[in-house]
Amino acid sequence: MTTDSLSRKERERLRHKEEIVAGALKLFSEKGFHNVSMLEIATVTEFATGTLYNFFPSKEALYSELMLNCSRKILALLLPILDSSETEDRKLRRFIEAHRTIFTEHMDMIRLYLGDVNRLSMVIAPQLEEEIEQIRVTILDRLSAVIQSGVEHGRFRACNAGMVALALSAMLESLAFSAVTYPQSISMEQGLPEIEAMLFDGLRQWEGTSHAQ
Amino acid sequence: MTTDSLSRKERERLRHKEEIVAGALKLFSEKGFHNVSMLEIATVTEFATGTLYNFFPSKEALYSELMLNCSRKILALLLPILDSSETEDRKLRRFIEAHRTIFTEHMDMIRLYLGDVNRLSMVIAPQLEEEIEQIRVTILDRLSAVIQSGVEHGRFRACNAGMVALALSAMLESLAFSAVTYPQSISMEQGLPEIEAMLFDGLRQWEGTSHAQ
Amino acid sequence: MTTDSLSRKERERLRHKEEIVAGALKLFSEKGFHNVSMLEIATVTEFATGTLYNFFPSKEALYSELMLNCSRKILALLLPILDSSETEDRKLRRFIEAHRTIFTEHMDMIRLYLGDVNRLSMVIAPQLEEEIEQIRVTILDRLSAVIQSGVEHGRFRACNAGMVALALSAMLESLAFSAVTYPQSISMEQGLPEIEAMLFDGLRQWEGTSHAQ
Amino acid sequence: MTTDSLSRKERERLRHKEEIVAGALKLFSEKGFHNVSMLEIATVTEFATGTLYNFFPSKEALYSELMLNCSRKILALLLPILDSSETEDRKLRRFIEAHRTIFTEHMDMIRLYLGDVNRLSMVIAPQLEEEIEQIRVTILDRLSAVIQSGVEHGRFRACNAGMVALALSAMLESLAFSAVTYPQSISMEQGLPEIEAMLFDGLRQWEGTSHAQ
DNA sequence: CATGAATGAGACTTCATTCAT
DNA sequence: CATGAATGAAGTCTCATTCAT
Repeated sequence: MTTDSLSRKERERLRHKEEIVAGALKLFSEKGFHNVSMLEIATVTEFATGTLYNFFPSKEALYSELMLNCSRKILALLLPILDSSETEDRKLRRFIEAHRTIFTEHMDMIRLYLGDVNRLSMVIAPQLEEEIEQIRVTILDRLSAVIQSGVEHGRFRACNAGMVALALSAMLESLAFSAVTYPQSISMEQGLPEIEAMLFDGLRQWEGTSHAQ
Repeated sequence: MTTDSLSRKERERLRHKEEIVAGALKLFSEKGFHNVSMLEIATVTEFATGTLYNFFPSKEALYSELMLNCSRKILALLLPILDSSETEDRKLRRFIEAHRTIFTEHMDMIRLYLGDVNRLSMVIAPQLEEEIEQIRVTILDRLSAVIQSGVEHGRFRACNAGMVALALSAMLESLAFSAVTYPQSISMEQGLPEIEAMLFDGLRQWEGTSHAQ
Repeated sequence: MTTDSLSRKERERLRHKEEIVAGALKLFSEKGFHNVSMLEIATVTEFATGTLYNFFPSKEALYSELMLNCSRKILALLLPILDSSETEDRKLRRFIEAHRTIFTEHMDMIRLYLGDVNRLSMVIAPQLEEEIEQIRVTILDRLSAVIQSGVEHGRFRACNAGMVALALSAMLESLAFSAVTYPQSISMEQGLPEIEAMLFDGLRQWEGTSHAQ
Repeated sequence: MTTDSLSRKERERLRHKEEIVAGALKLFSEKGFHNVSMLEIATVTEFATGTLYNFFPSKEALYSELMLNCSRKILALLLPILDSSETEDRKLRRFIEAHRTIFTEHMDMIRLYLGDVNRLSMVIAPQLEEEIEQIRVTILDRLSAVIQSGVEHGRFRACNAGMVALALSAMLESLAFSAVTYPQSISMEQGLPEIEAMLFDGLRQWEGTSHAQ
């Protein structure tokens, strides 16, 4: 009973924290860090401003936790795919396909991640960069390794795997961002097959010469 | 003489405005819109804050003009290439090559353009979106048209030209951004050929099947 | 049994209150009224903040009670000495000596009393001033009376007893404060005899001239 | 003319700063650091809150400058007296007398100095402590040196000069504070002669025994 | 009585903007 | 046009206090 009571309080507290995180994510992803005030977050989450500070020591801490959450979730989704024991071909197709899921289920997260990750975090919370960057680098490294492996097994043409990974990542991020920003003219449905095609045609090993000019 | 005097005054005024724009560009590109104060801009340009308001009605207007300047310069550089009367193949190679120039000569501009263009302008100055977006769309449309033309002339395989354009644009922007952010590990020199290769291999028309899964 | 139960409860309640008072005294004396939060007091006393409000209606009330406690204890220590039936000389020596005890046993009290007594109480709890001030005045009056009595009995030279009392009090308080603040360079051991000497030399009746310039 | 114009602006700015300092001194001396808000200071000085920050980077900086000003003024008043080439006797009498001037001309300063000097500065601006403490120590040292010199020249009885200096300082400060706090019952006029008497009687060298117990 | 999450008034501070000179 | 002191709205954050459990 005591356990239940404590548990209920703890559960409630956790729920409140999640409500704050959810409200903040929505606002930050829509308007960016500097254009959202703590009062605004408090209002949409139906708490008092002071309450926010019972969960997060500062606005920047709240933002940081949000960014970390997003990055971690994406990492948890993509890493297993790249680390699985399938052919490189299959891994890449699933990697690309996974972006469809991320997009459809975590639109705010994407918007936050793609919107502020590059510039803002550096200025606002330099130390935040560490883990965020770590995660980005991890994904790119794995992606690069998979491509390199394909090359070494003679399945892909010779290429700079790191650059191809960066290019693939860029295409996917850009597609996701465009689809969020202009949903009526750009869609993941159209874009993903095209990216897939471009990647695999670009990497395909064929008998002729390499990409001569 | 009055004409001369006015002319000199006008020239001086123009010079002052350009100094302000230059200082603001540097600061905004380094720190982002919200992390630069008008006092800061005034200090580096050696004017008083009030003087800035003789040239720009607001901080946002100054920022908007900056963004427009950048976008226009890029447009002026890229559009002639895409509109020239060369083969599609040659146009694309020159289009890609042009990014090298943009990067090496206008680093601040790139940083500003790629950093804030997506999110911030919407919030800060919604009406700014209009022309900026117009320019982006124009470039993408032209790029798309060139690709589509190549397809219709049988030089490229069938593809969704708009998506390929978006993908190419994304790769180039991402490469530029990475090269600015991590200059010691990512360089345009390495990246551009790889992008070129990927694009042309992806578009190459060959006798065999299309990119079947 | 009910009586016993209530009594136990009451004793417990009293004990809790004393714990709170003790913790608050320590914190207030170290950091001053405004630099101690109720949460801090709650933490060191291992209660919840709400619990503090079951014993004291406000932070100021807690502070006031503390001040009164200190003042009353000091009064209870000093008054019997001044009211005893000894010679004025002996009374004053014991009065001075008593400050050694106060110092060694109630350092926190001293720090609180000397630190905030003058300014803060006026602002925080004007009505607190009443009894605190009453206590100060009581001590000074009795001290003054003792000196005046000594003068009237021809044991001390003619003087303004009130001023001498004030001076003695000032010297003792200042010594105590200095001994608390710079314990390595100022000690009660050194200071008390010096004060005693100065007082009695100053008051000594001798045949020669008075303190003419 | 340009000189005049600049000079006028500078003079005006200086005047404004002095107005702020004066208003802040009055408020701080009456209510203490924590019980005065920047808005309050802005209101009494008839400026906007932001204006205060054009003169002082923070509330604490404003307070610190105030404290330093007071301390320095008092130092500038007292030090020349103690450093003059008169007899120790004469120096001490003038030192005591100087407090009458300090009192009559700088009542707020006294209240600020005596009220907050002990506790607050430590908490608020530890580095402020340095110069303030330096000043206190300087005065006490010089005072102590004068007394010691008197002892060595056989003009005063043997005594612990440091303790006597502390005692004299305590009496003077306490008198000043009391005269400020209870002006109707305590006055410098009454008190200063009494302190002088006590000091010189306490220090007087006479043929008889020393202060035997 | 004990708890501690929630509250919200109020404090400090910033900075885009104005305007008298 | 240039200046920069003054402005004050708005933002972040603190903390004494309340109240449902």
